[in-house]
Amino acid sequence: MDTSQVVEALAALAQPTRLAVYRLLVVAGPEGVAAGQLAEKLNVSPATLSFHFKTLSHAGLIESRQDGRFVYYSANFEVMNGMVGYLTENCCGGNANECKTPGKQC
Amino acid sequence: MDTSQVVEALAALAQPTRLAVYRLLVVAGPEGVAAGQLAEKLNVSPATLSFHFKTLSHAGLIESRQDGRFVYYSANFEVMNGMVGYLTENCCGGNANECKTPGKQC
DNA sequence: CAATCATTTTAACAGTTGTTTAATAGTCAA
DNA sequence: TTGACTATTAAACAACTGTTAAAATGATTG
Repeated sequence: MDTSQVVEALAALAQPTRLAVYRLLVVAGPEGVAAGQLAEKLNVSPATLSFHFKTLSHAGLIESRQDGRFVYYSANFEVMNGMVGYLTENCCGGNANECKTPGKQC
Repeated sequence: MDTSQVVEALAALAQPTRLAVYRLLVVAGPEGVAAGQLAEKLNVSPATLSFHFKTLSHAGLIESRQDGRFVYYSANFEVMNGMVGYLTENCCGGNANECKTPGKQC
């Protein structure tokens, strides 16, 4: 994963509505949630939400699948895991005992 | 950690120069790096960098300490760990075997 | 104290982002 | 094929972000 991909993913999540969308999709798992359901749950206009879906999709953080009239969105965990790895790479110069906390990256 | 703190931290990292600064500080560990050294290493004007330090500091991602004429910046891992936890909270509705990969959050 | 070095602040400007409204594009059922 | 439903696109506008150059602050040395 390269710098510009990571910046794009971070920027995509750095907005309240998109962060809320992503978290709902993380909880929902592979099945995903329909666009309209998310719009209702989050009290956001469909047009605004569609704009945000595009940003998240382009960053690779979510995927979509059409089912009848509905479009289901779901989270793609790989990109987020890549992002986290990028942030913590070579933490404390590789000197693990200097900064690692159990169960944490650093 | 609440939503607005997480959004602030993500936004702080969602910029090439700030992401590069943060990663250098992650590698450097608790000792930190002087402002001027970072400016030189990243080929960024001190004024621009100072602006970015403020954004990262305000998000709680970095800390500063004055030593003589120099100001040393260092990474604060807690905020990033909190951010990662927030993103992966209740992943796949808690159904671990549905999405967990060894060594990953999800 | 005056000069110098390291860093921060300010003001100005171009570029980007998020929301709204209205129009458009697919999908389905009668 | 018409009409209803779900979702996306486009244009316009206010608000926010990042960079630059110049001035200002704070710390150190002679």
